[in-house]
Amino acid sequence: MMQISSRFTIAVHIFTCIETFKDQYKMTSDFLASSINVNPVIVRKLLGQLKEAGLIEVRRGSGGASLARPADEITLLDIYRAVECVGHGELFHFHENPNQQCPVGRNIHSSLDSRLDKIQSAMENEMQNITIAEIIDDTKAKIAEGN
Amino acid sequence: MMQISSRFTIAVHIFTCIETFKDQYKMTSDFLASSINVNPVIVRKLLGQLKEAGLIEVRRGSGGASLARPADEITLLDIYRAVECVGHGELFHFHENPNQQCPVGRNIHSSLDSRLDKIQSAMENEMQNITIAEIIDDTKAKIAEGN
DNA sequence: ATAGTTGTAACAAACAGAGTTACAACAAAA
DNA sequence: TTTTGTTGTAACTCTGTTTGTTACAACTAT
Repeated sequence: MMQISSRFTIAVHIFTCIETFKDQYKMTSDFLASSINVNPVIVRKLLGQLKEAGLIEVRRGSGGASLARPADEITLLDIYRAVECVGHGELFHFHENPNQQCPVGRNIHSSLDSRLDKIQSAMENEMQNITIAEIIDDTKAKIAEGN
Repeated sequence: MMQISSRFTIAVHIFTCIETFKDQYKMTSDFLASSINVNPVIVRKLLGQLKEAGLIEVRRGSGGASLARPADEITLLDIYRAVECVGHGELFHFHENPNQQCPVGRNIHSSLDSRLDKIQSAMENEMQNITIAEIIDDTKAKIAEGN
């Protein structure tokens, strides 16, 4: 039943809000939380991670968040890594202690690791090819159409 | 910290054992469990899922498991799906209730879904291109080299 | 019958995700 | 300088999943 944490889609939602509403409203954690429909503290934790990754700027005290660089220079991979949806950058959890006395047990790791890396890379390459600008533009277009 | 369950790598380990040792030993859940170094019940549950997916055959009573079709016709995607590492076939967990009153909240899903599908497909395509025959051959080669 | 095995239920422990309250630190405006 | 609104963060609960464990009925071949 394992899935990549909703922190990832929430983070994308945050970016989309910031760019869509930046000229109208101050992008506080309360505003974002109400659009996403989660607790403001969840948003503040994510803002902290996105800020630490250098993707956004957050103004303490006065409040509000904004992008640290143009939306077409921020990819889904940047966000994915920033919010640490996967531990140690390893997508697959390898069983820890295969029996080293068994010929298969002591070789399975080196036989499998390179393939798991390839799978993970395929996924991350695809993420790197998608910028949040695309998603923001898409959303703005839908809003302009009256949706 | 989220990672794909070790059930997946354990399942690959199972296949590798079965094909490597099939002429020497009976592949019981106890044998497999000792190579993997987990409880035999874990193995039996996985064997049940792999059997239900039509990938292996398990002999009740007399004991032992074997492949249901040639190793080069079983892909990592087959195994991945069989052991249900991801819920509902959805890799990403979308936040459930974005605010429908917010223009971004009510459009984010349709803007993001197609991209998430592309990412998941990239990963699954890569999995489909890797057969367990590759991993088994690799492991056998390492054993033959004295590892 | 017996012995060895699978299938499965029932449970416990450890951990992670998600949500909540509370409050100190901070910055701008009154 | 006080007030107000906000961020940053600690501490906690709740819930669900993974993983591990014991126990035993169902089954098959010897």
